[in-house]
Amino acid sequence: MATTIKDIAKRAGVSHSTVSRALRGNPLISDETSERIRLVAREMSYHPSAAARSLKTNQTQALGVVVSNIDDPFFSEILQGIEDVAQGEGYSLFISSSQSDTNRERMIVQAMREHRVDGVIICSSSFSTSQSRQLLEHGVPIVVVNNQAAEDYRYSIYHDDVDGSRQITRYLIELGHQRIAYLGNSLSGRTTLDRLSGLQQEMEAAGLPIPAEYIHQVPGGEPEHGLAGLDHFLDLADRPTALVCFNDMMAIGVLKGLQLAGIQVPAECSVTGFDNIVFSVFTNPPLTTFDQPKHYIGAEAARLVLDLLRPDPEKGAPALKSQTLKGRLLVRKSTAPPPVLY
Amino acid sequence: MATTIKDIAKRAGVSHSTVSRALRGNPLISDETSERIRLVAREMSYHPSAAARSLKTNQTQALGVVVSNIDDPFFSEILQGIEDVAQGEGYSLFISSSQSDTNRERMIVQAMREHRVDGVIICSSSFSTSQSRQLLEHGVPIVVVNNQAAEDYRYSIYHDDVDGSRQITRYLIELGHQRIAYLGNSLSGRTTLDRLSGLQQEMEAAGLPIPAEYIHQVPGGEPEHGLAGLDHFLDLADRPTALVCFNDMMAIGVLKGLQLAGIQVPAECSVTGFDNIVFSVFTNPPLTTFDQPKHYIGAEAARLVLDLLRPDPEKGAPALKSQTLKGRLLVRKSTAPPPVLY
DNA sequence: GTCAAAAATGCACACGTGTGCAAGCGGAGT
DNA sequence: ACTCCGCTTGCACACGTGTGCATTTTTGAC
Repeated sequence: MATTIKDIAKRAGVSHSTVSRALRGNPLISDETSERIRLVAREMSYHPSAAARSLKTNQTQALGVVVSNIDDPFFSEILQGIEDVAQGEGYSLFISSSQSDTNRERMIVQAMREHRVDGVIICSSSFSTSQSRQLLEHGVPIVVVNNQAAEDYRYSIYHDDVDGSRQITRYLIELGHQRIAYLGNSLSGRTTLDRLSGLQQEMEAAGLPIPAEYIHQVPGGEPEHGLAGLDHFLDLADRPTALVCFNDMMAIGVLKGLQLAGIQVPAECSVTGFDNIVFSVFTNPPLTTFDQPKHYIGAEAARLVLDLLRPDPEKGAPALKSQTLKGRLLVRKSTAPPPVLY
Repeated sequence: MATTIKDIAKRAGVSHSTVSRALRGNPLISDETSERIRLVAREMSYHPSAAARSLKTNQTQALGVVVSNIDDPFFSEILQGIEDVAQGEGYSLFISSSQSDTNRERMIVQAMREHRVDGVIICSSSFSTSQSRQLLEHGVPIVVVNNQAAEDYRYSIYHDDVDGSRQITRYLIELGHQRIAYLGNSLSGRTTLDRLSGLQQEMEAAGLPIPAEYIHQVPGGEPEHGLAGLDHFLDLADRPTALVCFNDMMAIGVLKGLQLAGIQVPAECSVTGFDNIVFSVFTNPPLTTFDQPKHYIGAEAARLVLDLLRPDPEKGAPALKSQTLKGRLLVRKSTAPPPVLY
């Protein structure tokens, strides 16, 4: 059995209330007593019971984090950002992966409610509205990150995908490309729509038409989905000269597919990714992509939840806070001017 | 304020003890009363307070997981395995990354002791012995995964790296290679020693000598370390014809470096990785590697901790359990017979 | 030395849940 | 009618911590 304040009290010859106050730094207790108690506590290797404390204080010093897949390199970098901030502020993390499975989402929300987490960060691109509503109704603040339905939530961190996609597209246009295609991930909801929208806006601004068959979405964002989606474009009579991919993972699959098809990148076809995951610089050729500040996004999300937990006494909690972060274009070697037409 | 069993008791016209028993399925309570109480609980959206419960039962239904870096694709796959099992058994996970920083390790252990996690899984290749001892002394079972000092712990899951490395080496020897070099990660402790040892054993069995300069270790296991470590071998007068890398990430860096140096893989030099991370199949050329069953390793680790928590009434907790799992060789395209010498 | 004010400490209850024990109730057997 | 038994339920305390309030001790001024 772990040592309790009562054990310390007995050893120090005081009441348990005095111990409690001394350890919490309550000024009512004299400095000498406090010091003595602290010493005893250290000797006995005392660690306060978070359970007992939270029972009284209604605070657990724990945050819940829902992520679709822990092993997705994009989300795991965000996770790291969340963790750095949370740990710095003395908060622990309950992390669960939903696998985009409604049943698992239910279990996760139940576990988080039972553990009375102080706040929740949802990093899944989609999440059952009924589940999140249940949390909100019971006073658990929620911050969503890059969620497809960010409008449904009062607090969100969002990367400006439209801007990113516009920058990529503009760059391709400046290189001379006119036949630019988009390969999306239909499962990602708003994210793929934003990235497509950015491309469309910039193309329209340049007066370039986009044939319907130049927009293709496949259900998934892994390399294998990129590989599969590529076939659609290879079958076209008029192939695009540049392929804007939903994310780096799909682009990696596309690079592989183009290589198998014997098509030179970037000489014959330019390819772009999105996210700048760790491996994108090690592809062959290195991938031109858009760098989302993933670590920073996670950190901001954590800071936002924590702010909601200690509302500024003057202002009170903000009624609505949606932060949109911008990234930057990373030009590497998978893009070049289009092949000269004879 | 969340609803409590007292609220339910009031609404159902019984005492809170009856509610407690009914919800826990205690057979003392009549079926009709139980059913009625369950109904009321559902109506009021009751979720038991894990804090209050654990105060009485000394169980938190939570496991602590320490990982060196959450965003390491190797560990995050193991994490996913842990999570799948834990969630299935109704356990939540406290996940923290240590960054191999002693100070962070201290904070993590403190947080886990305060939250009274039922057990801990350490996935970090190194971890402060004094910190883990502190947990053990207070009755928290620990399972280590691929830890460099597995002998110091009673319960561990370990992948048979020696065997894996032997398989890789044997395969290279069978291809005809005689000049085989090893690029290690000096920070990974036992892991790199095992992999080196496997190579040495197989080389010796084949009667092939290993020049001292064919063994090179660099401090880190990321692509950039592979890239940096490659220089050592490129400077050699007698270059190796095959390069066995500590892991896939370093191999990815090596592939990049060889390409920059204008050396054909596998025609001029074979390269192997280790782990089979997601991206290894998408490198150029696809990487020959050794597949660790990462998800399974995580799952087994979780099962082992859970077993320790519910010791078999007959046998009691096993005094020692160390499980060594085997993987399999994945031959892809980064390996070929050595170039013919004229 | 007295007394009041200030400082330090202890008492007792609360948080939400689980459980040993006693108590209530109804029915069956004598 | 009385007793005994089994089935249900309530009472009361415990888990470890925090805190309002009463209580004790110390301090300072006269």
